[in-house]
Amino acid sequence: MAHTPARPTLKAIALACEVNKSTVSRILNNSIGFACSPELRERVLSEAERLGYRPHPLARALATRHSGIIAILGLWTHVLDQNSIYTQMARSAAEILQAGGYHVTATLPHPHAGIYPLWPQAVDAAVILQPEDLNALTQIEASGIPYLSLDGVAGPHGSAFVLDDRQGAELALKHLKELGHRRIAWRTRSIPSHHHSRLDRETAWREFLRRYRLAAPPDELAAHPDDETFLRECVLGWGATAVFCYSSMEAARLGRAARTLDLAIPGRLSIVCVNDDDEARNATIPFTAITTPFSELAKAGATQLLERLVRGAKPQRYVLRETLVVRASTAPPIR
Amino acid sequence: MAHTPARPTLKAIALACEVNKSTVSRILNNSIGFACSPELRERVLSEAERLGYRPHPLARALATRHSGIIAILGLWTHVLDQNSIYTQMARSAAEILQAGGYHVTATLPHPHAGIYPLWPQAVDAAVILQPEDLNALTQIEASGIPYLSLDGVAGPHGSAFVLDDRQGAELALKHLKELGHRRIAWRTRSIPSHHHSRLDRETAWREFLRRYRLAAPPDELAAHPDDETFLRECVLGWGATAVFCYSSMEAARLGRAARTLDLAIPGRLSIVCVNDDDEARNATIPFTAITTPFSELAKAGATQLLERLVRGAKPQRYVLRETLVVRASTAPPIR
DNA sequence: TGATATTAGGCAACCGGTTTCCTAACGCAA
DNA sequence: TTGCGTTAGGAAACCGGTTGCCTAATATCA
Repeated sequence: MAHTPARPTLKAIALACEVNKSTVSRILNNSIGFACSPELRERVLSEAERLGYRPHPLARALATRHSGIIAILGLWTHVLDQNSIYTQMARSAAEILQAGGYHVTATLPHPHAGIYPLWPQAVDAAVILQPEDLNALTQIEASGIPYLSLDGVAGPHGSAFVLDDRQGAELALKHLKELGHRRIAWRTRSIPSHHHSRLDRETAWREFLRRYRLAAPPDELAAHPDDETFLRECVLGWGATAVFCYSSMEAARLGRAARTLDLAIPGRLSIVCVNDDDEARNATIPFTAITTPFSELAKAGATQLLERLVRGAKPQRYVLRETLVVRASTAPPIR
Repeated sequence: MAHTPARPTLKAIALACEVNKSTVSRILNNSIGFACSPELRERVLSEAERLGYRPHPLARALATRHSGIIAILGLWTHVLDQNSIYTQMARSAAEILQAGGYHVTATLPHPHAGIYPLWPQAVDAAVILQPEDLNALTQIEASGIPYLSLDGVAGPHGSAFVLDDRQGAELALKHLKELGHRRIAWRTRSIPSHHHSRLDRETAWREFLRRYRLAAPPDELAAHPDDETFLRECVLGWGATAVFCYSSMEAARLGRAARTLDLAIPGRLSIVCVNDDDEARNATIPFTAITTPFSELAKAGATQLLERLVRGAKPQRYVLRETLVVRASTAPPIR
């Protein structure tokens, strides 16, 4: 086994200054309630500087029982979908290294100093992104460390911060209804059918239709693989005047198909989508959209996690409301 | 500070079994050259099982002076470019947590067990992806740990594994020349001009033209923002019969522009690109391409890093050759 | 039966820090 | 000069493991 070269320790400094290592420790940490002569302090500090002393994070973490590290879990599944060359390289390398008995962690560069925290210790807490598999969740729960679950469920030790997808969907549908639409279709395509956001929005849509006694289109239409077929059957066939889309991506594709079929937006067809992102804003006809403020959600959750770590706050469940941004893609239906 | 709940230690087991903790340690690790009665072994193992004992990774790493952790550096810059919702969430959370004085690491789930290594320790080695900023490189070099630099340079402690971009470019150009092409253009567009792969390929192209006394097109053409203009000036104007493209993406765009301008491929124009990916393979007219085997590069590098860690091998510089895959987009020029 | 080799397991140092408790020296008032 | 509070710093336990060395008991061999 190759080892890192020997680094100077407290003992080395203590020996050089002819003091006890506990004294050195207190001086370097300038512990409160500790006093010594200014000369000694100066001597120790300069010796530490001269030797290039850096405390051993493992030893410190072991003694203090807290490392200052928080792990982010579940990111990789999302990153690897993108399949960029670099993530693939990382994965290939990781495969080999893991087969060799090593764990692999990707460290996040510190934003200000631009440095990499090269020595991550044990973790004090974790953030888990959209925990799909319960395995990971039960494991982290069993470990007993505090954690934050973003866009997903959490157990007793976890805070869950989620978006209110059903409320957002209702906002979109209410907007369409107030414009006068009566035949409102639902469009989803690219997302796995078990994803909670899809289920939530679809359920909200169904309930909305039921509540206001609006007609529903044929069941299997919403996820039809071809956009033009969807429009033909849904708008020309069934008579939809508005569509509620799972995401801006679906909306954009639908917009292109509508142009091909010469269906004017919003004249002939109104479109509302979820995700107020660049794709929604910069479309030829900008889309009315439901905001999904993931960033704020994450910040709020992280802030609460800090509260828990620093001030011992309790785990918490938080539901962030979504809002409606009206743009050019919605208008009253033509008579 | 919130702490994790107390976990069972060696001492606890030792007390329960009325043996020394060193004995427990040896049994649990089944140390070679250690013997004890089968009954005692059984007793200790079952007690450990009963208490749910897990060794404390910090303590173990401190004692053995090796943690079994390898960090991947530089991944984030590439991941964050993609701007997926989840990476952005991670970044937002990390911002807050780091401002709160914490380091943040994203841990890679173990591929087989599907578990997250929840307690990363100090690192034994590092992999750094395409190190652009020398800061990170000098820092890791100063730390003295062995590392692997993929697609980039390395210092004395690092192994550098790179692709031979110039050799690959020559392969492409030789192919075109053997087909009979004499006016060969170079096309790049989307990549920053300081990136080493762009410089290498461009240089190789220039040298190739010089070596075989072939004419060169006007200088500023290669990076012209508009594909149709490029083709008009380069093919119709200057008389190119072949183009060497920086990547399959550039080739695909050029292919579309050629169709618009009614320039037959490969009848009127041959195209070779770098990156033998789906885009090259699945194009309407599949592209002759130079392979850039990043995955193999990463695997080779990782393997060598393991050699260094396990068997004390020396840092190494390795250059992986690229190869040519001939497809439908290249043919002899028409007379 | 005695000498020797092997087995079974304990003791204590060590990894590199932190922290509790203790004491010698000093200053000051009585 | 005695008594007491403060200051300066040391000794040692501890965090939770690993490992070199040692010894008593048992097994093997001559």
